[in-house]
Amino acid sequence: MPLYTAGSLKSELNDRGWRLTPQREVILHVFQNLARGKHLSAEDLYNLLQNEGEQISLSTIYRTLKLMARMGILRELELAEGHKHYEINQPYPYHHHHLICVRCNKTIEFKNDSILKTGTKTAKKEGYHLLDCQMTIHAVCPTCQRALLPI
Amino acid sequence: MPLYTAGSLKSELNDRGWRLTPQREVILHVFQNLARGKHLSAEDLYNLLQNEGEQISLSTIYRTLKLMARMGILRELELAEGHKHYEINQPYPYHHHHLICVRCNKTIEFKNDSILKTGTKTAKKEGYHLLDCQMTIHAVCPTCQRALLPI
DNA sequence: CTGCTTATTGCGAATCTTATTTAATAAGCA
DNA sequence: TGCTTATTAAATAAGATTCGCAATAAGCAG
Repeated sequence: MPLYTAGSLKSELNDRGWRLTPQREVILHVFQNLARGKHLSAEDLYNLLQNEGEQISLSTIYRTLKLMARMGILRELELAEGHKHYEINQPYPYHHHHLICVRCNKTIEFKNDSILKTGTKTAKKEGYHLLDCQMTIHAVCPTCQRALLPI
Repeated sequence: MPLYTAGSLKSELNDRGWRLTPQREVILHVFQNLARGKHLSAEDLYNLLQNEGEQISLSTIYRTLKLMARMGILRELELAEGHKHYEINQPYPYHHHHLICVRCNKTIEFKNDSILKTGTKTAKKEGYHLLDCQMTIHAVCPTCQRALLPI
């Protein structure tokens, strides 16, 4: 899980016959400058770019997010909102995980070094090239436990 | 993560003012009798029931799957197909996790006792009531590493 | 630097999954 | 046994993501 610059992104793309476009560069830049713990949906990213005066189509955003997740640059998070979120994929010691309330969708980040170790070991054992490893805990938060009415 | 019978499901539902319907009973039964390691999408379950002559609408299936996941009866898995899969939520020592190839979507199940312990501890520390904890590894399988062409 | 090949973009339409609305039904309780 | 209201089926809608295609432009060869 290396950290990318525009240059290293370009060479990794070109090595595979792909191209570095201004759109891809801009999107990488957004994620690299995102506050720690923040993650964006495709729609979020689209709006954010609109507000900055950057005109990138939703199609391109979806394509780029998927591409970068498959390259290991971004992590694809399945939180509780019904659509995917993305964040930059950083190695130890920034690597973290999510605790989600299934009722109110509140999400807490937590760290645990042994998880990444387990992921690395498991992938290696099977001959897989590791891109990302996530632990997701589904639970009911204290507030929703007390308000025991809704689903 | 207790194991449910139709009876215990009924009392847990009734305690909250909800009802045990034949549809819910049938769906629980399907998951309880599923071979270990098998998981179903809403569509899968719908087709399976159709073939058995059970007529349960897709709406009801979606509602029931979500309900049972929120009760902790089922695990909601986000594998690579673009839609959710469900399986019965079994405690140690049947608790397991998934290693997914992001290119061909091949999925391998693996076990690791310490993950469930970490999940339990983390949820407890935050005062959350644990329903499920999953580790998901995104990686590239040996076959797709060799065929280095597609995304 | 210039031109060529083809990956990539933007747009609109299509698709796929999931949620919602509504009238009819039936579970659970008194 | 009857009443209240949660639940169902069916149709419709909503939301997220993908696809097809023509126009554009990145990267390579000369």
